[in-house]
Amino acid sequence: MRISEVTARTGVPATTLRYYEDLGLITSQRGPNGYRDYDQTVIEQLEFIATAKKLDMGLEEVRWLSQVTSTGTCTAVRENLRPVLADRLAHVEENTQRLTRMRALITEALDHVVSCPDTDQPCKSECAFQSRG
Amino acid sequence: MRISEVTARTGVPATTLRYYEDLGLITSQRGPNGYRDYDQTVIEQLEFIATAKKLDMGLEEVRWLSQVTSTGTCTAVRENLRPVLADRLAHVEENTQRLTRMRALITEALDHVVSCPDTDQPCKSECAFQSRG
DNA sequence: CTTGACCTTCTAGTTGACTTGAAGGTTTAC
DNA sequence: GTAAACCTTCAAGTCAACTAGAAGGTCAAG
Repeated sequence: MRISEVTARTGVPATTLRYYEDLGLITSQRGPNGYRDYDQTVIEQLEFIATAKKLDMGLEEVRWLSQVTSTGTCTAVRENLRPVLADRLAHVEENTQRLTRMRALITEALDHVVSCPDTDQPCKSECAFQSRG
Repeated sequence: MRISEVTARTGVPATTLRYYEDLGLITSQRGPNGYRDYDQTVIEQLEFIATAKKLDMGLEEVRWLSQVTSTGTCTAVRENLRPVLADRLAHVEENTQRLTRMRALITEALDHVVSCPDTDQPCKSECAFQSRG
């Protein structure tokens, strides 16, 4: 798979893919012409990176994580990975709660916004976004 | 409430609070000495900002959102807000799914990491993180 | 056999979100 | 009454994560 196809499938710009490779987050083979050749797993890797970013991991932390899991001994992996995993799990829980609240807030606001009768008046009713933003 | 108390309650540094105020994301009264005086709602506003950032909104977008909802006519609010809300709702759904998958991945990896028997060998079993990162 | 769409490396610039530092006024504790 | 611990503004610096530009190689179509 050439770089443009990865871009087409994932939406991640080619420049960003090269940047990620420089950082050691993803890898690629090279064709005889020097063009990058990606296999399918890159799609999953990019998905993983995207999720990791949602959990406030930096790219360096993502790199470290894959480094440790792919090269370390089992004990080392266990020692290094456990605290990170526990921490990220807590983060997942927190974010899920946050998103649940946000979801309620948004649907509430959508309901209001759709049904609000006034036209030329300032929107005075307590819109969910208004009271928070 | 003085700025240090907001910091103590939310963990948001005082410098960041001033920065947010410069951008028009939060507001404050001033005491006779010129010190900022925050009311309780700032806590919720900061919570909102934190959540908005999880949804990949920039601070400028957050500002625009509160601007529109607090000053526009009802029609304007409706027209401006509806597409944003719909978009963010989709984002919430996507992120929730993403986090759910991540949660499964992490607990799976935790299980493996805790029970892996080898010590000095490279961890060869298919660790959830390994296959993705 | 050239035109246009790809691809390469390299360096440098941009953006958003802070963060730090200087210079100074105010309040609290001893 | 003075030192420590607050607070103020303003300008400048930092950092991660891209992003753009230059200079050039590769390849399929007409």
